[in-house]
Amino acid sequence: MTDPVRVRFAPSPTGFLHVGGVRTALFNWLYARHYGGQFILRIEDTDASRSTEESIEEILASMKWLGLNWDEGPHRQTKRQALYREKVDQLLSEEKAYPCFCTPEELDKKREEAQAKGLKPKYDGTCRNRSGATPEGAASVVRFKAPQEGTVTVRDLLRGNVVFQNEELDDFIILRTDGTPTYNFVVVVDDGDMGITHVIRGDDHLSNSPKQALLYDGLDIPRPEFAHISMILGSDKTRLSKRHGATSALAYRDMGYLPDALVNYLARLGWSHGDQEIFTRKEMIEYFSLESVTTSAAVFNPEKLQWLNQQYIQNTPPVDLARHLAPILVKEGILPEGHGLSLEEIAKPIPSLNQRAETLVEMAQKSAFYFKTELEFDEKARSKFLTAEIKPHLEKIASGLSEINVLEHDSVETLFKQVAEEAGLKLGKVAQPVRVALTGSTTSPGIYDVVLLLGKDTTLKRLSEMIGFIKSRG
RNA sequence: GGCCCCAUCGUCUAGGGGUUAGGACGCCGGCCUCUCACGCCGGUAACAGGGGUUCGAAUCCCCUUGGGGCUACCA
Repeated sequence: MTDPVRVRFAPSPTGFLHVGGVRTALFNWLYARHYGGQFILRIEDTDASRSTEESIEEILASMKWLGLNWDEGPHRQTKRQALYREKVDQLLSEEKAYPCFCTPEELDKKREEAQAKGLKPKYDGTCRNRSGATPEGAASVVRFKAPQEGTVTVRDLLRGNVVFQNEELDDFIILRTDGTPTYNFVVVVDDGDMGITHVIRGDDHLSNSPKQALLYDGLDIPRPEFAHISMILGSDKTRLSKRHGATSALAYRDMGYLPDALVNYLARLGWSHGDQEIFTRKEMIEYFSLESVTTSAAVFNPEKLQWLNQQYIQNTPPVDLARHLAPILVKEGILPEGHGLSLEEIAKPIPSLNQRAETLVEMAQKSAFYFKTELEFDEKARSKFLTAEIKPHLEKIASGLSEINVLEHDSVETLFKQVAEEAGLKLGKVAQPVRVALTGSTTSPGIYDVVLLLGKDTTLKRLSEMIGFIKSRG
């Protein structure tokens, strides 16, 4: 019987949650859900100068928006200081760590000198070998006493055994002058204390693993399994950053992406299941395994994300989509704040728009003709299509529509075809002016759908306004 | 610089000794059509280079090259 899986996502709150972090969170989440284990959220806020409450809020909001629900936490490292102190003391008393009185200035100097001589810029061990009385009142840090020879082997589920020479490592700091512990130390203490069984994290941590492995051994904590997933790169194959466009999870929400689309996209970066591109969460959870995760870095491709988003927009039930669309309609100024419309009402135009939008922002903009009472006209389109020649046909459409009791797709279509035929015009010659009159634009859903969506009253009102406009223009 | 990781179309990937090297995004054609789209059909395009191992390497090994990461009193 194996232990139940316990994995964690441990972001540092020094900024927004970026898509690389989301992918790490996602892989952990999928792993936990696949094995029926626990997914723990831990905030790594040991760097007091860079951590902010706003970042924590944004991380939590991002996780919620993405639907990456956690079973435990969020734990805050700042609230666990006593435990870290206890573990530092343990190492100190076992002489596996020692106080160091070297100042940052001295260390910088030594580092520079070593580099100038072409030597490794590692701690020279001055205080490791120090004997005699401790300097009175001098500030000190605590360093871990790392082995100076031999090797550490880190077992990685994705990469096999990775061997590091101990001489590459140095006596790294585990407790700062101000008494706060450093990253490499707290991860180990926390992962041990929280019973983490699998550490799934970014590739950038692989080089930290030997230090942490040594710490596990020093603290007599069994090592967890490690799996270092590759990183996400920008189009120029450098580390993904703002230069490459949006990297914050919530920015994608604001640009009109669906959380399911982002999750699906990120899952397929480094993971695959045959030729399948689109997965429900259930399928992802069922199929996910580390065996099907790739180890090479992946380039973030916005076009494919957009395509996936489009797929999700097409296939999400209108009312569900409306929930995500509503705030965007307000943000785009298409609906006023406090509009009071129900999701069902907002969902109305979605069936005619979900084949023509790649993002919800785009969908919102294209739905303006439906939601706004005052149409905004594309001036060029209006002068091109709404001419004196077309006026009689518009009038015929208007009177034809007013005679139909209940508007239906077929009856509207019949009317339009009839008017066009009698005028000896192609359907488009009639439909396009009507489109501009009803939507203000040359592009819109099918013209019959537009008529049905607007309803008889609004349609007739807009047609007569347009007829008036043509008259007034002479 | 040192150490570590990685390497199939432009991008994400399938493929793990014998394949016409498959799919997806993008791009380019065509069809459909009341606009814009959707959809459908077709096309373009890859095993980084060099050595081995083997009857046979995209696949296994080594080197080179390229990319990434780490090398902090950041995480």
